[in-house]
This record gives sequence, structure tokens and C-alpha cells, in this order.
Amino acid sequence: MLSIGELSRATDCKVETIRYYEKIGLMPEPARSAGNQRRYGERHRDRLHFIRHSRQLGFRIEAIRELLALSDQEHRDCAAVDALARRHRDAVDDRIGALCALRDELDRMIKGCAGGDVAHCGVIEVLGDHRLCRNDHPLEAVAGKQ
Amino acid sequence: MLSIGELSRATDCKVETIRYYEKIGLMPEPARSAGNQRRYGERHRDRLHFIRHSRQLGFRIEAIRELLALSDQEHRDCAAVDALARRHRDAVDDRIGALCALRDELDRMIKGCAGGDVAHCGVIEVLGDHRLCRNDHPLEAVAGKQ
DNA sequence: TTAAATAGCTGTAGTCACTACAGATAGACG
DNA sequence: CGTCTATCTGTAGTGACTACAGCTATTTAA
Repeated sequence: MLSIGELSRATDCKVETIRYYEKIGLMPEPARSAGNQRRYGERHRDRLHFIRHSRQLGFRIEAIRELLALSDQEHRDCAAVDALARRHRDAVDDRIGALCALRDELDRMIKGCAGGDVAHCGVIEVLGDHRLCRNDHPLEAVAGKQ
Repeated sequence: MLSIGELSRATDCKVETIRYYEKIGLMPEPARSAGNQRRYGERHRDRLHFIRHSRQLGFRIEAIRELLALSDQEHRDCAAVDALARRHRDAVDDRIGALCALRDELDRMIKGCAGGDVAHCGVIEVLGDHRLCRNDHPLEAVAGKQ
């Protein structure tokens, strides 16, 4: 039986995060010691590994909930899992595209700025006037929403 | 003089967001009508354009605060602006790299999943076992923190 | 055995950049 | 004058944690 600290070290997941996952129902409530401390088994550890790895791959909590439900089924619906993973990959792809466009825009902006103490700062100018930009950059694709 | 709704349409920025920027001190308090409604001038519109465009380019609010302070100076410190923009571009670059690695990982995972009703679902397997992964994927670089 | 050090408990609030609402007032138009 | 839309303030919600306060449990050393 693992204490929450041992589980934390075993999964590289902070203690607070483990309790948070329990609160939102992503991790099941574990057994308790006589003094009311959490005691975890292997199943908990495996599940937390699954969750953490999914998060590292950028899946959202709600997607992970679905993945867990699918993986718990007797006869796994692999097609559904596959679809979820593909959707996520495509979303990541879109984000990469948006960020590349953004980087190019930033690059152009920086190149227009010579550096030094001048009244005509290219960067400031571009920031103040969208028309100096080559393309649109929708905020959503850039911000961390995935 | 523009009402908050007119400014909103002129800058493609929601009314609530304008009030939010005022509350956090990013936009100055405007004049008021007899009935206590906000009335904006050109300077406000220019400043909000600057803020929105900077946000679209992924700058954080605190960075925009700095950019605004720098752009307000009599003798602009263009080098400081340049450095800020470069730091931001480099951060975007790092994120692109992380997301590309992530997408490749997702691709490999999806390829290992044939689809259908099988006990050995490649995706679920990989998610449960980090060792089946090629590389590390630190959560921070992937999550939308910028 | 006991004291100290470490670990764990619950509950709440903070992060970021908004967004959404509720309940009130202002202004524009016919 | 009535109606409709716009605006007002203030608060709470979002996602996925993180941090803290004030307490209790457990472990280790003396």
C-alpha cells in the first residue's frame, strides 16, 4: 500500500494534483489508514500513470475521462479511442500551423526593428497597426486552449 | 466620442474585455457621459488596437504592459522592445518544437492502433505505459502557458 | 518513551485572460 | 410617452492545477 507521497513519487505527480483528481472524480477514492490517510494500490498507480501520460500528450481532462471509460470496457471500442486520438492529433496540428504563422509574423516584425534609440521602432509600429501585418492571426489558435 | 459599444466594434474587442482592461489598469479610465457611461477618444482606440494586436500575437498582458510603457517613452528604448519581442518569438519557437514532437508521438500511437473491437488497443496501451514512448514530453511546453 | 521532524488532512483562495450573468439605469427612436 | 437596446456595477465561472493555513498522523532519533 502506498501513501499519497509514495504514489506522488512513483508517478511524478504532485500530491495536490492527486487529491484534485480525486475531487473531480478522475481518480477513485482510495482506502484510508486508521488515521484517515489515503492508501493506494497498484490499480491506482496504473490509472494515475495513464492520466499523467495522457496529460503530457496534451489530452484534456474530459478527453481522459472518456479514454478511461473506453479502456475500462470489457470489449474496448478501439475505433472510438482511435477517433479521439486522431481528433486530438489534428487539433495539435492546427495549433502548430497557427504558431508557425505567428512566429513568422514576429520574425518579420523583429527584422523591421533596427534596435537603438529611435522614434520609428518597427515593433511598436507593427503592434499598433494590424494592417502592417501579412496575415490574420486568430487569438484562439494561438492561446493555450487546445 | 465613442461609446463602449462603438469602441468594441471598432477594435473587434468585446465590451466586457474593454472593461476588464480598464479594471486591471491596461486601459486608462475614459471620460463619462452625464449618465455615467464611458466615452472614448482616438487615443483610447489606438491603445486598444495595440493591445488587441499584441494579444493576437500571443504576448501576455504583463508583456503588453511593458511594451506600452516603452512605446509611451519620449525616446523609445527600441533595444528593450526588440529584446522583448525576440524572447517571445523564441518562446513560440520552443512551443512549436514541443508540439511537433507531441504530434509525432500521437501519430506513432495512432498507427499502432488497428481499429475495431480488440483487447490490444495500441492507443490505450501507450497511454498506460510511458516506456512505450520514444521521447519525453514535458507538460509545460505543451500546455497553453506561453 | 518522548520529542522533533516530516507527511498528510481539509478547505479555501489564487493563477490567467477573459466570459457570463443579474439586476439596475441610460439613451435612442417612433 | 413607451419600448428597446445599450450600458452600468459587481460577482462568479472557466481549466487544470497550485499554494497556503491550521490542524493531525506517522516516522525517526535520542
